[in-house]
Amino acid sequence: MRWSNCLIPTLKESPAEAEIVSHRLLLRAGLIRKLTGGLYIFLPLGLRALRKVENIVREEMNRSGALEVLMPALQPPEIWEQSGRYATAQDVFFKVKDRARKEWILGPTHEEVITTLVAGELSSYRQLPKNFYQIQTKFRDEIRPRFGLMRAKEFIMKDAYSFDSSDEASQISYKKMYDAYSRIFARCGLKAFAVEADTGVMGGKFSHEFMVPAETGENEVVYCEACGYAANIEKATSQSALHAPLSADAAKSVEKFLTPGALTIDQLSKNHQVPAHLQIKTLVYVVEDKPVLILVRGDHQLNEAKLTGLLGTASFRQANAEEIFAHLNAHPGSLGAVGVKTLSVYADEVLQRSVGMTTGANEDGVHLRNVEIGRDIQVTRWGDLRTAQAGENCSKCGGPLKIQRAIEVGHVFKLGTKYSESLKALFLDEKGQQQPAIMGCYGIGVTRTLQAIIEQSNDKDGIVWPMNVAPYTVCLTPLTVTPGSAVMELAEKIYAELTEKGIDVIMDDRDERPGFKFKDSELIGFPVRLAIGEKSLAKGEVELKLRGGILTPIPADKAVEEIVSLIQSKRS
RNA sequence: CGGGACGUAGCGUAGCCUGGUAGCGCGCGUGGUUCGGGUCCACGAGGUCGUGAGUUCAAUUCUCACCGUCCCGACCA
Repeated sequence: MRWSNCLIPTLKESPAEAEIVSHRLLLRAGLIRKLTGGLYIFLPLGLRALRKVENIVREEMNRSGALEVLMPALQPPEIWEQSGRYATAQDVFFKVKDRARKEWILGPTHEEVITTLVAGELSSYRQLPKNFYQIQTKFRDEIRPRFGLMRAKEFIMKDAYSFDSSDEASQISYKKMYDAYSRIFARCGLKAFAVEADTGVMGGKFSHEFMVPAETGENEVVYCEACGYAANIEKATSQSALHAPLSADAAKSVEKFLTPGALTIDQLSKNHQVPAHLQIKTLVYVVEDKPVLILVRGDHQLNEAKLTGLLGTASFRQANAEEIFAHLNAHPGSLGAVGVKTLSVYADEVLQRSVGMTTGANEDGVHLRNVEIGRDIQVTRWGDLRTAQAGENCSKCGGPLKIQRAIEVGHVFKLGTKYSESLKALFLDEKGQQQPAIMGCYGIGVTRTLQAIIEQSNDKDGIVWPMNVAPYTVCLTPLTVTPGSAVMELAEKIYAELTEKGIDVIMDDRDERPGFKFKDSELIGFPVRLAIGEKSLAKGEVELKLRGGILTPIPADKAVEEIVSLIQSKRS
């Protein structure tokens, strides 16, 4: 490619809309442009990088034995009704109507479609295992699109679906995807790692997310350096908190005390000398229209993902002040579960056997001390409901837990038979018995991965592309572009030879000053730059510079050879 | 949807408080100059000041509504 023939609109200044570095660089390097919120146009360079990521994904999926298919983005609502997700996934749908006013769904994901296919085409255990994948555009009515390609209304995803005849076979399929994902992210030059994850609305059995560490990531990962445990904070467990807080005040009876103006855990501990870990935090939630109380220790946070698991439903919300007053006769700040008989009480397991605790009295400005769980509070159900915190102990090995923010680029799920049962993906086993296929599903956000690469690989001058995903591997930079000049003649020769050898090369043939061209090539981040100028060429040399490396003069007649071997040594 | 910030030329911005219809930098065009790290000079093109209504002799400026963008939360690849 000749630069002058391409469209590479680099920007000196960052558009005001871009907050995080990868979003700014995508715009500044001329890789994408925004059409409107959450919708982006890929420009020639951005598309090339995207295709390289896609090809790595494709190669590794094929290598793992998965079969590429392409499913329609437009889907009939009926199959969603059949899987039972029409109602639960309602909020993410973009819907369209045809001329007959019939409704269609722009696919946010494809479990329903692939399972329908398999229901019709596979009927024997002899045809299993099978794993189908596609690389395709997904549509999701995101609540808040943000950070450019990170969270968009429309994005490219690689989604794969495995079908197995037994649980053991399904584990093997899962492992194959897990391994393929590790290879994919490594080849993309990403430092990604797998963490245990919550299954959320997918309703699967268990899952792992692939995370790229980044301060701008939307997720938090809890990990233990000692044993390697790592989990999404929605799922992560911790151990230290399991020790019941002991108190010398055991067996004392409950007594009221006045706490005017103390509405928070913090105020109560400062003004009344009650440490947070000796307080019980009482939260009121409305679960499927019924109010319930949820108790966690004062120094802990409720984890709503875990609450979903304990309740078996995601249909809940925090109660508002009026609802709370209607049921407890008090306002937030003085709430408690002592003596509450009419509402279900869900409590975090840490509170088991707690004595000498302080909690609200359901009377504004009044709290209770010497509260003993079990004696004074009737708990309906116990469970792990708290969010793990940095510094607590690993529940596997006891080592100290740390927390790191990260970008989720992939997710692998063991689904079980949820979809194969509802959509009738059944097969006959060896004994002639009809069984639902055991499914797994596996996603990679391809466009998000592209941005994650940039988020992880950049410096003050711009992007630092890993070799495998750079839009062009080599930027050939003649410092004079006069046709017929020695410099340009050599540039043309090298350009032709590199192209001949299958190397992606762009020649900056613009009639610009050297500094201008260097800045642009560094902003875009081509891995290899070969500069050809009159001064060094007079000595028979050209200048090789790796992005972020140092400038090395090499003999002009060895340039092609040098670049080819350099690239081969870095390819994976 | 709740909370916050904002909307002036392709991009970055000033002016708005204290109404009198716009200025700068980048980019763009032309000419010259320069030529190994975003040259310099001159001239020039480009704006319904997000949209609509209200107040006023007069609104980019004040008021209201709507639309859109960005950030924080619930959702997720």
